[in-house]
Amino acid sequence: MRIGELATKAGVDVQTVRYYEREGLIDPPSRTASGYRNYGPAHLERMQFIRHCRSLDMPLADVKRLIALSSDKGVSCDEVNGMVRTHLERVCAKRAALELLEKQLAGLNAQCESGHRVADCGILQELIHAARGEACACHPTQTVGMRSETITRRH
Amino acid sequence: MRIGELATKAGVDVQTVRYYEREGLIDPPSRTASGYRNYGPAHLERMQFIRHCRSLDMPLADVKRLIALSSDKGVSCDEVNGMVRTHLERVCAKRAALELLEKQLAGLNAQCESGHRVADCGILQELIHAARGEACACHPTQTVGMRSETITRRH
DNA sequence: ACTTGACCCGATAGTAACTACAGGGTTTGC
DNA sequence: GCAAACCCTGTAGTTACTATCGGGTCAAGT
Repeated sequence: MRIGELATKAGVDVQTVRYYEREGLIDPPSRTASGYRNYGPAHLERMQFIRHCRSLDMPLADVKRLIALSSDKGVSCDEVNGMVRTHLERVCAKRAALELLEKQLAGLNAQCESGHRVADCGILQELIHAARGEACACHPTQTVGMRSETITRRH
Repeated sequence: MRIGELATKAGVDVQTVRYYEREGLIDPPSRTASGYRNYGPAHLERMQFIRHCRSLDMPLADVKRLIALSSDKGVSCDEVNGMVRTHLERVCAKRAALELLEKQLAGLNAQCESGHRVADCGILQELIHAARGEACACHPTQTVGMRSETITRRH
């Protein structure tokens, strides 16, 4: 099949397939006489594996390593296990940070009612006030963020 | 004060201060004869405001808009309110997605016990199997990720 | 006066995982 | 024989920084 069909079946953009090839996540396919890429079912399976891992928000570097490990059947499975656990810890930490954040934002949102002027906007007051209170900069603030991307399927 | 002092007081890197200036989040300060930047207390306050917003994981574009709005006291506060609410919704959606993700990863982690070979690793089996089951690609998978950065203070 | 180290300057490139062009060639159906 | 839909490579953009380069400046000590 050609790249467009593979992309549709895997639920990704054509560019993404080429990107995965550049990054060494899928094998370069054979080409037609005119240079078009020609994929087989194994490529689709690989794409689906990658997308499933990405839907679990795993970094591509981890996915690449998983692919390498899975082709080397004799090797111990500890590394696979470790990678999943590490990833789980990252996700867990981030979720906790976001829970806190959500509370703070909900509190902020409650400061402001519709219709009044910026001059006496509760949110801005609060933001400015809180920023002043934090002046010392010697206590680390919570960590939010994990370098992840939005991952959605298209039809 | 010079850039290093401002950066330390605001708890950021010197580069970050220059970056904020380039992006128009802080006013370009005056310069010494030799070209060094010279900051006043207003700059520090601005930096703290920005960092506080960032600790709430707001995009810099939103922060920039907040700064613009807050200097225009007569304007209605609805936009401020709307920005915070939108951001809260993003955070809430992401937190929910991460909760699901955490469950899935925990389940995956339970598939594998230490010491055996990749050939019969439960995690890999499960990942490959799940990927196959997802073949249709016509139902959007959960959305995780929001384009956010790790934000931590240094000492 | 000289040196050393800490500080500063601008410019550029790198990060993750894509997405979006630009400027071309190919295939397919009518 | 033509247009639409597909494909190609290469490059640049996204976010919020961080890192490095090659240089200039400043303060203290010798």
